[in-house]
Amino acid sequence: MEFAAKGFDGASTRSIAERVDAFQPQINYHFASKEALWEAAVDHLFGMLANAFADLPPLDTAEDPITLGHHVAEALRRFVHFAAAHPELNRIMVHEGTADSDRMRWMADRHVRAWHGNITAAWRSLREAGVAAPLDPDRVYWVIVGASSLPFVNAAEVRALSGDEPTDPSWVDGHADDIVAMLLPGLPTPR
Amino acid sequence: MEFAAKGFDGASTRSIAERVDAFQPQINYHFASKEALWEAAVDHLFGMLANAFADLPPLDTAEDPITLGHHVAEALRRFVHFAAAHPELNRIMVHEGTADSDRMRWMADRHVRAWHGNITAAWRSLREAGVAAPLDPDRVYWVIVGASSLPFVNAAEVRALSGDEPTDPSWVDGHADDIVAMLLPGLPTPR
DNA sequence: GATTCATAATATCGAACGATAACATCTCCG
DNA sequence: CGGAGATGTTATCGTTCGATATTATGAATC
Repeated sequence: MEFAAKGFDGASTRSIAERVDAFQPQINYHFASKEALWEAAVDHLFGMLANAFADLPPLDTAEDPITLGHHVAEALRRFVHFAAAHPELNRIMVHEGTADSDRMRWMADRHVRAWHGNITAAWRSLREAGVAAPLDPDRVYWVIVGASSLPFVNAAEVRALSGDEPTDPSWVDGHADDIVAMLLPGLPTPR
Repeated sequence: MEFAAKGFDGASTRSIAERVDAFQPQINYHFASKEALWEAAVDHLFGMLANAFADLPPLDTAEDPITLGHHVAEALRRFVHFAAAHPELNRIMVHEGTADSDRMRWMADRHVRAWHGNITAAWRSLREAGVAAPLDPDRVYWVIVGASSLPFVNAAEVRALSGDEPTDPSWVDGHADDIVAMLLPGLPTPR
């Protein structure tokens, strides 16, 4: 996706239109503006993210910690796989999160805040139970997102530096296993 | 920095010149092109990164694992502090790492490859000694960089979501401690 | 078949971009 | 003092941008 690859300013409505075999003015016809197109794209990506989690049990902090830990582990695996399959979302997030802007606040309020809150609350429970690595709940969201998504956000650099293909299913699975093992060392009976 | 905030395409030589109270053509006078200016900026940032590590012992894999572990721990803390003080470097890296381009390969070959190789090699030793978390050496670079730098790269979003100020010294120290504890759980006598 | 309306395609606008040419100013050395 | 070379400043070029006005097309309704 153009917004993910070049950022909002770097992406041109002409090249976006070209991708779908259309002419540039069609974008201002079907959407009000470039901003509105961007918002629709972000909504769509977060909708796909929600779909990827739709069949998982919610991260209920009233649950016993071991069960919650297994739910979080499965959610982490899902997130890693989603980041590998759709790196555009994390690219847009990291692009927009760098500066205070209307777009950043729109995205944070509309989409990110709920995920951030759920993860933070779940982590608080896991920490108290000693299942989770000793990370501050107010920081763990950033550790999870950063560690899980960077090799896919920067897949081109992974290929250039090591020759690995980070989208290979085995690479993705290995990364998901690594993330779970690192973040939930106290979780018994690996899955 | 303009390149870090908006990416290469989004940054304009006019606003860069304005920052230093100059006129836009001065950039093409003192540098050959916008590309050359970008390269000089990246060289400068990586130079500062190297300076931040100048007084540390090298990550010698022939060292005994516990000593090497303490050296890696100190290097991790330095990296977290550098990412907090100079988020521009990691912003540029994550911007440029998304797509295969001449700029990405220039940066990977000239600067990133050495760091990547050193970390990977050191991690291999630490893994064998059981000091490090069970992360694949070929992946740990991305986990370290992603987890360490994201809250500073996206500092604006951290503020918007939690109200925390990630550049507060106590926040940075806490994050560094979290990263070390998470990655090197087997390291005895926490400093 | 004529009318109507949603969408596609073209033309074009003003603004901003990187780059360069042209001109002004300053500094330094004789 | 005066000329030379480096640097500052202005003017402007061709291109690309997002947006909009205008015209063309096609499908549905009567």
